Amino acid sequence: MAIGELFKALSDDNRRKILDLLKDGDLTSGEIANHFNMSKPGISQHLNILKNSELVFSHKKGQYVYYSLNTSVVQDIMKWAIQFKKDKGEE
Amino acid sequence: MAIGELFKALSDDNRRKILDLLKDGDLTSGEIANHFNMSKPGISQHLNILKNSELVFSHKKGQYVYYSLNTSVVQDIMKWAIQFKKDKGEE
DNA sequence: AATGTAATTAAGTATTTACTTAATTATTTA
DNA sequence: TAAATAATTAAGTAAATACTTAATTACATT
Repeated sequence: MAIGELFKALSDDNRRKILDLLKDGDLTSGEIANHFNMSKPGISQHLNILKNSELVFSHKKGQYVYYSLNTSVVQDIMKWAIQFKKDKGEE
Repeated sequence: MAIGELFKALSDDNRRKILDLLKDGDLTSGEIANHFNMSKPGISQHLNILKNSELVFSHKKGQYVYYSLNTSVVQDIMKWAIQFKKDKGEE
């Protein structure tokens, strides 16, 4: 997974809000859209970016598509951040 | 500090490379530029974005401007990431 | 099968981003 | 004080981004 893509996905306020919503449990595309003052296609596009960066999973159930958080990818960010606290080289 | 700005600053490959270089110690604007196949003004602009997001500090010494890493801001990212591992609400 | 609902894809657009070269500012040194 | 060096600011541009509305696809219901 490209850390750059991950940061890019996380740089958008609306996408981070989507992730926050999903912390409380899975939601359908439409339920997510209801929390925003934005068109449904707009939300779909954000969801696609989150899916591509593996920050969320999706599974279809009937005509609905449920989205869920993938917390394991958040670990990658942690790993990236941690190197700045550790790797002080040979001082 | 706006976490969105922070992620935006980190979403660029060249900016992350600058931070990696600074892990080994402070560098001048010109020394940083030497590691890139990019114009000096281009690097200056990246440094300005990193400074605005407080990921780096700068101090002038004579005609040189030294840049240094601000690891404390990386903490903010950790804090953001951690909530996804903890806050599982009332399950 | 026809109609309605959920979601996405397609196409177009205004804004933002990451560069470039040219010009300017600040500092050192001959 | 004039010339050289370090760095930034200014101005312009191609590409990327975040939206929009219209069209399409998939499934459910009558």
